[in-house]
Amino acid sequence: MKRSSRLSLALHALVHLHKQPGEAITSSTLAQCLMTNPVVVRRVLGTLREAGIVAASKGHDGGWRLLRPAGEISLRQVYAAMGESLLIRTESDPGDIACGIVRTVNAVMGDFIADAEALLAARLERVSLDDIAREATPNPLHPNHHGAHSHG
Amino acid sequence: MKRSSRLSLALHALVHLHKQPGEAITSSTLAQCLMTNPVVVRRVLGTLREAGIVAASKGHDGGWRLLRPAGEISLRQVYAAMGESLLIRTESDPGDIACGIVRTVNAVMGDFIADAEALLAARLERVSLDDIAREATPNPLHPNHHGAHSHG
DNA sequence: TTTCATGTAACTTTTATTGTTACATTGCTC
DNA sequence: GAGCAATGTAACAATAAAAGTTACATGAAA
Repeated sequence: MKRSSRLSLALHALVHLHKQPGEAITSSTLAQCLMTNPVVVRRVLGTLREAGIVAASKGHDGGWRLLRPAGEISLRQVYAAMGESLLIRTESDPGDIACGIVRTVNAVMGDFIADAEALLAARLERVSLDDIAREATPNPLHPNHHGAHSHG
Repeated sequence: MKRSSRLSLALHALVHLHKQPGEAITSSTLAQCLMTNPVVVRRVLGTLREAGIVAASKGHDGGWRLLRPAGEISLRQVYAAMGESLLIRTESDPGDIACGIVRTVNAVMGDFIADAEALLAARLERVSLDDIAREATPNPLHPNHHGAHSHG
């Protein structure tokens, strides 16, 4: 797989778990769906486990499952759990700071980013895993149904 | 320099140009200020030149200069010129798309990102290069003056 | 006790970005 | 026009971050 992000991998895995409510799914099975390998799945879901979103069981019939109903899992929670910023890092190395302008640019952009971060988090809070799952199934036809949702 | 972004490099360079209104500044001189090397400066400012924000002149006393007053250069323009997204890329490789959920996740996140992108751009429009420059000079003392600005 | 799963560490591969070297081009000055 | 001083750009090397891989310890169930 080329250059995905842990966040989308996580969402993808979670939707799968949601669609298989009864039984646990193994890392290997998920890895096939996500077109990656089991260790990467464990890495990603491992952080979600620490956040109390999923649980893993070992041994026979072990695997991953959701700890809460999908409607109660917001994208913000997932995003926060991943510890990944939605925004790029714009700060340059302060280094020896010869001219001071670097610091100002860093500070201004840093403020802006922090501000934006909060704004985006608030929007992600309004989308639940279930929202994505519902969008994922309806009818495999009509792939042009995307766009125009309610995150505005 | 470790892992900065072209955007902050660009802003830093622009502030320098703004503070030297009369004369052109060479890539080498800027490179020293930005703690990088001349070619990188040319690469970054080159894209700003294509956007009509700066101009370069060759030969004796050549170098870079602003084409417009700093008050009329918004961060959005700079940001748009760099063609760099403020947001991380969350899409995973559609690949062969075995399960269709990938596409949905990509679509939902894509929508969200596009939406957020527009929102951030609107905010960047309200900050001008001059705003940063004014912030950069006042008094070198009080470095703890950052934070709490007006991009909200 | 065997089997199947996670948990994790260590390492390799891949990809993006930045840094560097080299050289052509253009404009200014003498 | 000669020569210098700058940009413009291509090609390549170095670096860093992310993902992929291998290997093995641990724990749970049949």
